[in-house]
Amino acid sequence: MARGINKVILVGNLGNDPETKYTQGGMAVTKASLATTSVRKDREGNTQERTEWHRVTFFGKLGEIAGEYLRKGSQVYVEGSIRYDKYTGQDGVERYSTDIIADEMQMLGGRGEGGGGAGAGRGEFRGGSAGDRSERPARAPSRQEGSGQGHAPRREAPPAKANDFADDFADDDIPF
Amino acid sequence: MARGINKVILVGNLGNDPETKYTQGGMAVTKASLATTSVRKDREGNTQERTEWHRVTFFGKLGEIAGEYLRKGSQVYVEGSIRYDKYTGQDGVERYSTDIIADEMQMLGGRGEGGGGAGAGRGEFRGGSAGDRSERPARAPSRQEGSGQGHAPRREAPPAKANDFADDFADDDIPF
Amino acid sequence: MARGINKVILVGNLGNDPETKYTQGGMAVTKASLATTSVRKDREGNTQERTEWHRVTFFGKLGEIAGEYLRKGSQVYVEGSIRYDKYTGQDGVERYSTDIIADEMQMLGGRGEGGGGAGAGRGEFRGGSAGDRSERPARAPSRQEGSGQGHAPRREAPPAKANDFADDFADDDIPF
Amino acid sequence: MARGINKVILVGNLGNDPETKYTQGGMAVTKASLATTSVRKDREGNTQERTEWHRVTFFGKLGEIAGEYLRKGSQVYVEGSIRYDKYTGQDGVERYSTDIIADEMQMLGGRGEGGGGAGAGRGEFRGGSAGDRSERPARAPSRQEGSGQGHAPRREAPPAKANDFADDFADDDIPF
DNA sequence: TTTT
DNA sequence: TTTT
Repeated sequence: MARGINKVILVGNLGNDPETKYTQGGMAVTKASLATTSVRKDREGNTQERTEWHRVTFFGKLGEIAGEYLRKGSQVYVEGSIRYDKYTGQDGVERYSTDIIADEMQMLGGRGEGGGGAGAGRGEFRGGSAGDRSERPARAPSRQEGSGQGHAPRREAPPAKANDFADDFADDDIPF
Repeated sequence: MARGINKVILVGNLGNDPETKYTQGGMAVTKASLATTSVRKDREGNTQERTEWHRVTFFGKLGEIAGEYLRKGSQVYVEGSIRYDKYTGQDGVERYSTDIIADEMQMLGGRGEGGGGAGAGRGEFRGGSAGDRSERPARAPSRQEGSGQGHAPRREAPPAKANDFADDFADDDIPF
Repeated sequence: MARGINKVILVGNLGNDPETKYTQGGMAVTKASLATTSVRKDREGNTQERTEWHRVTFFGKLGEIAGEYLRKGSQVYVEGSIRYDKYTGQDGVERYSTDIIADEMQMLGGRGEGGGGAGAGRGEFRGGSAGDRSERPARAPSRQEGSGQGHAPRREAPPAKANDFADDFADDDIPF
Repeated sequence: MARGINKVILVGNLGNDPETKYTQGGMAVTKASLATTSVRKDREGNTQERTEWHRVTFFGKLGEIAGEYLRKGSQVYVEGSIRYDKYTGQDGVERYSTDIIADEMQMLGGRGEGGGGAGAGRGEFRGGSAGDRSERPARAPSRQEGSGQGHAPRREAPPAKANDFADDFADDDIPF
């Protein structure tokens, strides 16, 4: 039924530590900025460099993995789709945003401290198993789990009430 | 945990009607040949054409859709991965085969008779709905359904015993 | 020297006839909107549809081909990269735009009136030959050529003075 | 004029040091094996791993860069197309081979000894400049250059007579 | 604004 | 074996 292909493939480095929030329904939503730099020579022979900063959003299980394993500087492969949104700012001006909705992620490098092995996909043979996914409860870690945090110290505790996030994402926004 | 990306994107035309078989477990496995042609001029200025024939395999729900909607000549977008296999022929000689395992398909064109609208993905927001997928029984059409065939006359009836296919594909071969 | 991959693959239909302008240096710059639609079912089982409108820009030879062969409704494959720009509107408000800079295009469908065969790449074996490209003068058709227009009636004549476009694109903006 | 898209995107590690040869015309042709591994759980919950070994071929300038910078174990992004060939072995048996013809390459990792920055494309904004390419003589380094080898000790000297390679590649095989 |  |  779908009409069209909307596919993005990025390889780059994160410009910041990812930030994870949770929807009311408990779904992780992780965002990070990813830089891709291209180089060319202009007609005078000068090297020209240009960097694009992509806003990448990871939902669900992928959001949890991204929030847990990715850090500022991480080199990462991201596959996903482009999403354009329109919103009205607090100043009443209409603005537009563009996001890359990830549906596969793979950490690159691997030998370094920040690198290393973690990779995750969605509905993909490679990158996370169906077993893993089906065992996952469809909600965020409970407050008890979250407050302990011994096992995942860098993951932000899910909000006691997730609805500070509900303006941005209904659970139906899960893009799959 | 996966290491690596193995991704193929093809747009081309089928050289034959797809053939669908069913595994013992009732999973559809559809195969077709897809041509992609490239053109260049050699140094003498002559146009050189070269066609690659890709063997594409569609599993499961995607195999059913491919078998039902694709025909010889269909223009199609296929996304998947490359799989190399080694086998020993009846003459005792080792041979190699290369297959494209599709995980997304979309029919192109659309205005023609053969074209038209059908698209299907796997674990994808676009291309078939999760609802569709979850409603699907995890087995091939029963013999009764198959023999009637009123609703899908071009779909090969599943074999009375699927095990003529079992040498090729165990159900665990489902690539997802 | 480049760091990163920034790759976009789109298959969709144009929402408008492409518009071609020329830079001061005579390079064609063609723009069009391309729709990709995805479908999913939400938790209530209702079908949800969402369309992204991509602003696609074709430069140089590819811009000439796109301007000549593509039309509103054309189904097309586009490969390129994402480019984010920031500008200040006439109201003094900072705004952002996102463009897909095409570096390969292929018309799909083919049987219809609007479809049909034309394909073009840049630096690609498939889709346009190196010979074609090297023979091409690095400037727009001259006014004489343009005013005749017998051979390409739908191509906008290049402006007598191209510099109405110079604010948008210097010739060094050619992304290759 | 081209009909079809034949695109492959790989991220993986090399299983061997690349081997570079030169055509009669002096074009570098570098080959290496690249592994991509995927993981899934079967129905019994056991982790299943499968590795595909891709034969990747780099031509021309890209072949020189690949031969110079890539090593066994290098993690690399490769973009290219699939090419199927048929040949008759010395035993008189017809065999088939599948190669990935690279048209873009980028080294990943970067911080390690083996990693590190080098990337190269063909006809791409990112990854090597048009200036670089056009300045490059369309031949291999001369024997004098090659014999010195001080700057590139791991590059195989081009053969005194390249025609030991001519059976495999005419210069017209350059895929661009 | 396209398409089905 | 497709397609243009």
